[in-house]
Amino acid sequence: MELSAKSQAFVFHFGEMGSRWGFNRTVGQMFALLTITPTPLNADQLAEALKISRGNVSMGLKELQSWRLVQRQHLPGDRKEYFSPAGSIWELARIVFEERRKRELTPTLSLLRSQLLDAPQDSQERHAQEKMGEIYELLERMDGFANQLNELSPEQLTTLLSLGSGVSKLLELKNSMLGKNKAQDSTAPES
Amino acid sequence: MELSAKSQAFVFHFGEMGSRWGFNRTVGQMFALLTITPTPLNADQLAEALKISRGNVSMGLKELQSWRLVQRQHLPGDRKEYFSPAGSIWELARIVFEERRKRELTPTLSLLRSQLLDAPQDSQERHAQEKMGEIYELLERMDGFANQLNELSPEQLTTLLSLGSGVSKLLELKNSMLGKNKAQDSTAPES
DNA sequence: TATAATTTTCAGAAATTTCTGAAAGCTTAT
DNA sequence: ATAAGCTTTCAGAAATTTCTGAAAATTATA
Repeated sequence: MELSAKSQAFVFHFGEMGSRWGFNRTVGQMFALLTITPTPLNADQLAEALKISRGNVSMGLKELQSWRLVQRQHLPGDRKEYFSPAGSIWELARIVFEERRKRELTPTLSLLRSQLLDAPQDSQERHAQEKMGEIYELLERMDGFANQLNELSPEQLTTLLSLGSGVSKLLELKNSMLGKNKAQDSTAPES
Repeated sequence: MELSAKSQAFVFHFGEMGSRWGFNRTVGQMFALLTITPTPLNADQLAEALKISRGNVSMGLKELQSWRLVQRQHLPGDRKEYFSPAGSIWELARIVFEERRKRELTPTLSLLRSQLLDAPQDSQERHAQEKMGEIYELLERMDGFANQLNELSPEQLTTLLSLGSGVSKLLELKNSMLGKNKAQDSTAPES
């Protein structure tokens, strides 16, 4: 299979960006190629188009499946396995977002939780633990917010992402609705 | 300088997570150490505490400065340069968030923009470009939303992050306020 | 201005990650 | 059961990233 110049540029770019998004070059390329190709592809086609080894494709597909980004399917009269993206662009983005939340936030939250359990022994430790507490609080909120975003319907998500400068207006709206008197916001920052 | 067991666990963990957050192990460790240490540290202290070479510390500090995460300062009667975090945890998080937006979104947006400029030559290319268009639309919205978040005041940000399940309620509120008839929402999606 | 203190640089070493290809393992068809 | 077609595995090779340490550059002091 031949890649047009444009497709190639896109695929290569995704390969380069891949590492920033959490997977390696060839996995990024594979995902990009599957995304812009109208039909499902099998492992041999991927290997040929990307000029990488069959074994590498196998590992890459495994990785993409562990991210739940691709789906396997069989084509009638063909014993090979074919692969295509596991959903719309929006669904895929949501999956990547969620997967990254898990990988980037959860482990640190769990470490910090355990660190904060037992009491500091000296003033050095007290200060360190104070900072860890601040980080924990922040990360936990980010985590909760990310979870919220993931639970929004596609429409709601679209609305939110399209708010533009409306985000701060929306917050004002909220304040005016609920009234400033409700001051006991237990989650407010202390800084 | 000796690290307590707890501090060491934290510093090492940040080293491991570092790569997921965009910097390498020792840079992550340096940042963690500077964050939980009450006083500024110089390069030699960092090298000794983390048991890494002086040259590595120099490069790491350069990296942290390029992220604008640390600030240099001089202590009276000492020619060495001392370093400490460039702000509160919240400010630092905002900087990391913004820096990652730049590194993870901007390059792809710019590639896609140029790819979408000239017309597809055949049906393969047409399909590929359609997908690229969808990705572009999505990334641009995420980018705009991220920018919005970055412009919120600390209080607004706290409010938003603390909304919890209120996010979707807030969106309903917005809809009910504006009414579904007010269709000329300039920031609405075009899909 | 010379010298001592400190930081930066960067070539090569070490560590880590990614990739290949041949062999082993499945699955389906005969 | 055997073979053919396809997929996975994994040891070692290749590529990439990170780290070291000595030398060069910079900055401050005498």
